[in-house]
Amino acid sequence: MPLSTTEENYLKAIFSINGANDNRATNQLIAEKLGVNPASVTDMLRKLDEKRLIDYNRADGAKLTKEGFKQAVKTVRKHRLWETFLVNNMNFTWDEVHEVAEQLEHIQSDKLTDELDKFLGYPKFDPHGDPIPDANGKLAVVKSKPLPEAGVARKLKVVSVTDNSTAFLKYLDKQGIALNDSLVIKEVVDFDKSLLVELKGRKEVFLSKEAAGKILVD
Amino acid sequence: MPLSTTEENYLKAIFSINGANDNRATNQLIAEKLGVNPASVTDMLRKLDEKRLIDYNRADGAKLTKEGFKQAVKTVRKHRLWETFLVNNMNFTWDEVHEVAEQLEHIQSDKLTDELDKFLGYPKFDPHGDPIPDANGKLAVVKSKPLPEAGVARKLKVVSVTDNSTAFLKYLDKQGIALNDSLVIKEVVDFDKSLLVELKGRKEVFLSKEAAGKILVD
DNA sequence: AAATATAATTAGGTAAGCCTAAGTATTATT
DNA sequence: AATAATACTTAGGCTTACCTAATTATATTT
Ligand SMILES: [Mn+2]
Ligand SMILES: [Mn+2]
Ligand SMILES: [Mn+2]
Ligand SMILES: [Mn+2]
Repeated sequence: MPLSTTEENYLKAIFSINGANDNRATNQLIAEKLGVNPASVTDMLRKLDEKRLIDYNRADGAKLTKEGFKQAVKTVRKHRLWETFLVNNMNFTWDEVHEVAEQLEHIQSDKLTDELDKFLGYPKFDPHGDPIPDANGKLAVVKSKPLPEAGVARKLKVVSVTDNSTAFLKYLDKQGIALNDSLVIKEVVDFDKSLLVELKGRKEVFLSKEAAGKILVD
Repeated sequence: MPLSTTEENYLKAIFSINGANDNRATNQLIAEKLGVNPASVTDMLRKLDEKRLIDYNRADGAKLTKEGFKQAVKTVRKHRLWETFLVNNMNFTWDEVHEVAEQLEHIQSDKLTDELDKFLGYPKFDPHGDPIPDANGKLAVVKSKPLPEAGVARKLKVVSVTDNSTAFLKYLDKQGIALNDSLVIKEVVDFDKSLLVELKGRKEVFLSKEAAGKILVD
């Protein structure tokens, strides 16, 4: 039986919380990410556990099973392919795509997904620098770290952003920061950890610790 | 407030039953078209009436209001644009698109709809020969009639089909009948009203009354 | 260890959209 | 006009996915 839109969203949320380091997906983090009440999360996690899409218990939180992982990756694949399509072919900007992709990711047609992938030329990354899983679920592992954790005076490259909100992405646009831009941290302001950054060897901009933390570099 | 997927489907069903001649959309016809129970239809028609998207009463059935009509046309526009996209760009055949378009038609983004329209080159007709409403809701009126109502020995053109099921469309493929093909009725078999038809001035095929009735010609 | 804060669960509800079975209108037939 | 057939509505329920408020379990402080 196909998963409901809601089930897919829960699996995707758990997937993104687990992340690369298998972080514990707690009831509360999931509730926050999906904008629902923790009590509702309890219900759904039980249901997903019963369907063997996750393993759930109070101590370890929710962990995707093999099948749950497969389903989550499939939804992520669709999300990122559609975002790429919207930017590449529908004249959307990177701050406009997320909401629509949240809808498009639930379209059920393997043929469409794979044809879209082909049409786009099998892209490896989406407009936010996130890797796109291929038809077998394989996705590129990119080594990167939040900007504040990178060293001063080293030449860095913007690899991706961890906040896809319009507000944040428009802010980056305004600062003149885009994917693949090169930058160098010139100075870390001591009392608030904000960064003075040189962009593409020219412009210098200040970034708050909060904003910088959402920019992944390599 | 945006309409639910279900509400959109009801409006679309009423739209297609009303058709060009304003046929009465009865409880039963709607139930049949949507594959639900007539009792469920009663509930929903009440709700749509309260929302002023239709006028409903037992005698006249359901009739779209101005607003309901606008919404229905919008959904139809999306459905037909997506079908065109699937055939033109995603290597779908005309018998494969309907199901997927049933999902895609509910994606809410005017920008996407209009960009898609532009991307496709503002197509006037979908893969089944149905007219695609433009951004203002205007749609081409095509004069056509069911093949059995056309005269014998007149040169006709296939304009559209009224059954979008895979089964029927594959049958047409097999018979070698496609949109815009020219044909001539050579003979009407008296006892079962089946037709002997000459295709593109060459091949001759037999069509049952039932099949022919689903082919619109001009 | 006790007290307090935080996290998760339970209990009881709601709304949308569907169902079946039974009842009431309406229309068609005799 | 009476009867039968067809169409529609009502009544009562179900499932999914939510909610709030109250309770219980687990961590964290003191
Ligand atoms: Mn996104
Ligand atoms: Mn993205
Ligand atoms: Mn269709
Ligand atoms: Mn069509």
